[in-house]
Amino acid sequence: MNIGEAAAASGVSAKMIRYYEQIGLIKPPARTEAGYRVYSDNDISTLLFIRRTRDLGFAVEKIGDLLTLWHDRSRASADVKRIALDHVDALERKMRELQSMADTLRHLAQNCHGDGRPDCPIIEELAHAEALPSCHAPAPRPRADSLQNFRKHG
Amino acid sequence: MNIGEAAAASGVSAKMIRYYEQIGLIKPPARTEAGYRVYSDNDISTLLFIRRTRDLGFAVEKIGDLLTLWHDRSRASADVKRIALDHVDALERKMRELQSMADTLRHLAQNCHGDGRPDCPIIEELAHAEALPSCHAPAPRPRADSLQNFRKHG
DNA sequence: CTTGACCTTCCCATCATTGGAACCCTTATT
DNA sequence: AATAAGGGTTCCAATGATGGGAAGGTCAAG
Repeated sequence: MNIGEAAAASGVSAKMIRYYEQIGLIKPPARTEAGYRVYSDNDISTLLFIRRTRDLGFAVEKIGDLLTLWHDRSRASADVKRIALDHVDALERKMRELQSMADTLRHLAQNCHGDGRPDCPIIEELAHAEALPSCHAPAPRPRADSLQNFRKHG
Repeated sequence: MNIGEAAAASGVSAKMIRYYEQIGLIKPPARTEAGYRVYSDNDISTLLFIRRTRDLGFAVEKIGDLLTLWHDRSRASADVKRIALDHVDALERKMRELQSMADTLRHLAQNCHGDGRPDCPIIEELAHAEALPSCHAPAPRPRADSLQNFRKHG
């Protein structure tokens, strides 16, 4: 199986397969005499595992941890569970953050006529608000997004 | 007002102020003879506007659109409202996506003992699932994250 | 007149992913 | 056998928003 077939079989693009190899997430596969990468069924399983965890929003580093645990027959299921639930926490934090933004925006938009006239409370608030309704956070400047790695490209 | 004071007054870091200038989001300010940037109260208002929209998760490009509308006295409030509600839609789509990930993960974690033994249905599912529960999406390969620009760093 | 805190520009790193150029290999058709 | 199409290979660059840091200039207080 060459890289194109592996990509089709796993749903991970050839580009990303090479990238995962480069950063050490997967082992360099065998090569043909011409230098083509050759993937086994086992490799495809790994790629499928990676795609699934990635679809769940795990950062590549965490995927590496999960791969290690997968191959560690003496793992403690508690370790896996902790990674999973930590990620659930992160997802929920992110959701709350987005929820807060959406609530504020909906609130602002509520009083906007949305017609041809220039009067617009949304712009007014953005321009003059001492603090936007959403800004009830305690820390002085807890930048909107404190989370990374929820995967950007698709 | 030099860049440090402007940063303190607006909550936008000096680094970002220079960056916003570089990408054309804000106009190059006046300079002292020594080359220091000098900001007016008006400039600070703009930076505050930017910070607020940024805190609401708008991409820099949209912030540019909003700045233009802000300064356009003949704007239609409908234009502002559309940008706002489009963004609410995007936020909600993103939230649903994260919700789906979290639901799947919680479901997987539910049946995991989370003790010292290696048996782990989370790993099992990730390794062997034909399709994970969350993968009930219609399109053949709608990569997890179809949204960008929800601001990564803080 | 020195010290320290600021400013300037420039480059680099992040994270996951895509795009493209330049070049080599394989396969199928003429 | 020659050729064209469609892969593979490597390397480099860009994305978006941000932080980090180096090298060097400037300003204000001591």
